[in-house]
Amino acid sequence: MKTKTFGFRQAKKVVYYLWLTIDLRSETAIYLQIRDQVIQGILLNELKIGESLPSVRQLAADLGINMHTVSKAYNLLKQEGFIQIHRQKGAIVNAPNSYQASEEYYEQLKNAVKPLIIESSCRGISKGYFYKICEQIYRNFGLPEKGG
Amino acid sequence: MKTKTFGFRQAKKVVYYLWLTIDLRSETAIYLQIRDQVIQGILLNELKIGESLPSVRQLAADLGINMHTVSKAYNLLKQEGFIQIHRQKGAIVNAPNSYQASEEYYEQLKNAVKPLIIESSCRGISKGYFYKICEQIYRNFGLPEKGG
DNA sequence: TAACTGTTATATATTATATATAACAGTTAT
DNA sequence: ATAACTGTTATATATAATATATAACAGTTA
Repeated sequence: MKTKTFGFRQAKKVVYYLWLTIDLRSETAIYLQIRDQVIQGILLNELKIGESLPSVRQLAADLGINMHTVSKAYNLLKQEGFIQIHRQKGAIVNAPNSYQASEEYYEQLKNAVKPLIIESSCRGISKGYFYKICEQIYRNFGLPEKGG
Repeated sequence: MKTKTFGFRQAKKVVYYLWLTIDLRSETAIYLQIRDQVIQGILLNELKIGESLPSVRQLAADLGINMHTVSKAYNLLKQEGFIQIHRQKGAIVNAPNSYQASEEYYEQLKNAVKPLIIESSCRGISKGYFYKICEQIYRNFGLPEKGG
């Protein structure tokens, strides 16, 4: 597993408030990996409302990637309502009402789930088993191995 | 909706045994749209075991796309076990045991579902509502408007 | 023989992703 | 004021994925 894991740092105080891991070999684009994990951080309350994300330069340096890749992730998160980007204050986590599921998102979600259900059904995975997999995710997601 | 819809044709007899629609504006690659809909056709028994898919040239011509795009879809379906490609017989639908869910696929499915559950949870969609959406899909998928 | 089959090869175009530098305008801490 | 930081903008390059355009090959079928 060729991954890069770093904690976020803020200014001079090193504050590890979120673990972010990117996999350079993954088929998922780096900027999307960052996006997904910031959303996960928000969900798990590792990133709280009003909290600042590290600067694009800092996170890029920590992850060993380019500044613009991080910037792309942040701007996507901004566009989706998860964060606000202030010229000088940096990227700040929004309140939930800013990214509440919209009618458009329901459609998008449905369209994303549909091919997964179709293929898994075709491969013999029953509805019950599919839900079992979902239950595993609901039970486990985000919960990091304590003591790592 | 800029879509292209055509029925499959076989040899001289025009046999509409599956409707395939591609959306040129979709973010999903054309070859993946074809793949997904062939899998859906198999699931819904619109494509039966041993049945032939149209030739790459024919389907490409019907859809108004390039031969190699169709070929790419067919080869992916072959690699995934859904079909066999015979040099002269064409693409033939496999029996279910050829594409039964493997351990590898379970992992793949879980990794695909996970970010959807995380984001939807973050956006305030409860587990119950997520399952409701899945139920809708299980109830509706594939069922074509009868009488079309 | 003609028409079809999948395959292979070569070439081109577009888009998405990622990087590399550099500069700008504004803030903040010393 | 200076230095160090902030996000942003601009330009350029590189790579990979996607899609198309032609052409040819080897084998089958009518």
